[in-house]
Amino acid sequence: MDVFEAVAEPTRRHLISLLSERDHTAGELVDSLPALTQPAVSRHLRILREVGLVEARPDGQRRVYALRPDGLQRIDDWITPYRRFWRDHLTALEQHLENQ
Amino acid sequence: MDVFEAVAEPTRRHLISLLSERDHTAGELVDSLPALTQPAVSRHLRILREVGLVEARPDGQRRVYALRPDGLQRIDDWITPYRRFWRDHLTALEQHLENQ
DNA sequence: TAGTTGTATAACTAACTGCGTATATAAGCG
DNA sequence: CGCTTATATACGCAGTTAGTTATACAACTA
Repeated sequence: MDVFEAVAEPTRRHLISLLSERDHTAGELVDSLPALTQPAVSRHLRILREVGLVEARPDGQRRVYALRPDGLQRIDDWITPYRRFWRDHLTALEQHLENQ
Repeated sequence: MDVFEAVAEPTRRHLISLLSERDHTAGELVDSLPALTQPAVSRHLRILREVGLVEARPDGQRRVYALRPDGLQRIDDWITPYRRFWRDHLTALEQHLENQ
């Protein structure tokens, strides 16, 4: 699973949103998603860890999850070359020539 | 399928990249992806059309595909609030306070 | 009009994803 | 030590996805 597939899942985007406000323990995140069971949230967190979007630090019995600064940057790097497409409304040909 | 799932697929990101250089007919895109059959590429193009990332205009017998300027903007809008996370390397708490 | 070319759809299948239940692991607590 | 709490993993299942082959549809062409 790569970072694009990771953020394609709405629940994981929700987790990212929660973690962007402040760090949360795993249990707090479970409580924030009442539609899901604890194992379901735990697996989403594992995926977010594996693609580098979040990190977990142990705090006694708990695990505190935090958003990693460089995780989403990989998506931003991908989207950057296309940004002028909607910002300037250039035609594809004009863009191509600009790149020469 | 939403725009996030659409771009999560590597082949579809490849198609977006090709279309960002210039418009292509469906056949040209098929030729650019020799690992896939024509129906497979056609289905990817349908998905990209359905989520608004590309548009097709008929040109006689052919269909010319073009990248839509506003398609990827929805992903950019989502990522924008998190951009400061990697740009400024602020802590989550500092960001939260900034938003007050 | 018959054949050919360009593209889309149908039908099927293998692989993958996300979920819940059950269970394991590990740390705090009496 | 047991017992409880916090979190992760195992497993099986239902739904989805991406691929193929076969076929339909539509537009040129001789």
